[in-house]
Formats: sequence, structure tokens, C-alpha cells
Amino acid sequence: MSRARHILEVMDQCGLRITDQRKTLAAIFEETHQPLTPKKIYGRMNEIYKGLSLDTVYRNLRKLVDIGAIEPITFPDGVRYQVKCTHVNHHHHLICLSCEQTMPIEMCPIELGIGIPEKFQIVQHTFQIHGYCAICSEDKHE
Amino acid sequence: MSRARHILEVMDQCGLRITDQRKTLAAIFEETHQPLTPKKIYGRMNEIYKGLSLDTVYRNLRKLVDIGAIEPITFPDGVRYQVKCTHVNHHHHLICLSCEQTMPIEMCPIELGIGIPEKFQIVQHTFQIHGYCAICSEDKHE
DNA sequence: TTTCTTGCAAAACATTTGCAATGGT
DNA sequence: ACCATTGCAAATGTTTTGCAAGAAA
Repeated sequence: MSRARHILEVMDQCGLRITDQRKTLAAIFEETHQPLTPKKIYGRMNEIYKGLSLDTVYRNLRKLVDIGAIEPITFPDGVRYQVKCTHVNHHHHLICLSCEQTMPIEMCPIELGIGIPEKFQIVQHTFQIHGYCAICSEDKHE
Repeated sequence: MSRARHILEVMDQCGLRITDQRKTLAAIFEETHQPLTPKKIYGRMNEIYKGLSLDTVYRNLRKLVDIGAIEPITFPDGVRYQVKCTHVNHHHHLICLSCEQTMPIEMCPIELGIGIPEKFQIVQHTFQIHGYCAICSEDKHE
């Protein structure tokens, strides 16, 4: 099943209505393998679906996060969204500063548990690595 | 040497002028052991130094980050600033959601280097743990 | 006196919200 | 027909910027 169809299915299961705007949004997340800013999503959507308003994009992004279809990732310059990793395991991301792709890594520093005082009750954590992926860092040396 | 004096000294060394506003800002960072939002800093400063403008706070926070006197920490609800840890070693932070204090931990997941592909060229990383510190998590159970 | 800093006001963003009209079910 | 969703416009919140007046060096 395509990612777009999967998103729409989850939306349907959650009682959200399938509108043209939402179909387009799902299509964008299908074709894109990079985390996108709301503005970029808005830009792409406007190419496809004329007369769209930005607040609709924001509203739908919030809904999609709520139902767990996409996830926000905080970049140095703001928040971006991508299809939620289907990795079952908890994991983190390598984020390429050049091509902007994200790659999951299985390692979680919390699970390693090194040096964290037992008395500290962990609620949430963030761990992200920004840099250049294998392909982009090769390109730079050519 | 007090932390306030240290901040002012660094500012002086960097050619920044020592104004009343900046003295007050340094004093706040001295008395506070928690990361503060710009708004909170503005609030505190206004108690001490009447007729201050918010943009001055922002401008000075930027300068202080530039010269390395303070550091920004991203909280779930926005950015906060605190005196730069004097820990010589690279480290990360435990952040208490209740009392908002931060505690450095020596562990760095990057240095452990587990599971990160060699070809990925790391530029920057973030690792933060939010939760309840020993004192606050005890308070909750009483 | 020279240059940096401030306060003020306004601009620049990003995100959210109220409301009437539209569209999915 | 009902109610969620949309577009529009306006509000909100945060951070930045231009500029003339004021203060540090």
C-alpha cells in the first residue's frame, strides 16, 4: 500500500473527512522523502491545488500529527514534518544538511542509560544528528 | 569571580560596552540557575530597570550567545537561555520540567558512536532529556 | 567626539482563530 | 441534512529592523 493511501486510510479511520486538500497533502508526503516545512508544503500544494490557504495546511498538519500519520522534526531553522517512520522500534534520525533526507538510526542514548542518575524521572528526550550523508559528503570532495 | 562579573568581563574583552541594561542582564543570569525565556528575562529586568524595551533584551541575548557567554536551549515550548556551562568537557543536559533546573551529564551519544554510519559526516547534534529531577519527583509522591 | 547602544515604532515572520460558506458523509 | 472542513481575514506571538536620541569609550 502506498504511503499516500495509508495516510488517507488512517485519516478515515479517525473520522476525518477525505477532502481534495487532504488527498493532495497525502500525495506530497508520498512523493517526498524529506522533512518539509509548512511553507514548502504550502508551495507544493499550491502548484497542484490552486487557491489553497496556508492555514488549512497548518490545520491539517496538526491533525496528521495528532493521529500519528506524520511527525515533526525540529531543524535549526524551524519545524519540519515527515511521514512517521514505520520503524517499530524507538529510534532517532540522522539529518543531512545538504539533501535534507533523514535516515533512522536504531541507537537510543536513553536505552544505553549511561550516566543518567536513577532518580531523574525521564519524560521525554530529543536526539538528532545533523551533518552530511554519505552521498552528499562525497559530492563535496569531487 | 562571580558569574555576573565574568559575563561583563567577556563582554568587555569582546569590545561590547557595559551599559546598565547589560549589567542587569548579567545580574539576572547570576541569580538564576534555570534557563529563561526572553520574555521572563524581560519581566525580571523590568522589575529592576524601569523602561526597558524587549528588543534590547533580544539584541543582547543574541550578542551574549555570539560571544559564548550564554547558550540557548530548546524547550518543548520555545528557546531559553542560560549561562554557558563551565564544564570543560562536551556534555548535555537533564532538564527538570517542574523546577526547570538543568543538570549537566557527561555522557554524549556521539562519542559512544554506536550505530552511526562512518560515512555520515556529523556537523552538529542535539541531545536533551526532559523529565523530573530527584527532588521534584519525590515531591510528587508525597 | 566617535561609535555603540537604546527605546520606540513598525516590520517581518510563523502560527492560530472566528466566522460564514462549502463540501463530505 | 448534518457537521467537519475550508478560505478569508484578522489576531496572536515571537523575533527582527530602521532610525533618531542618548550614553559609553
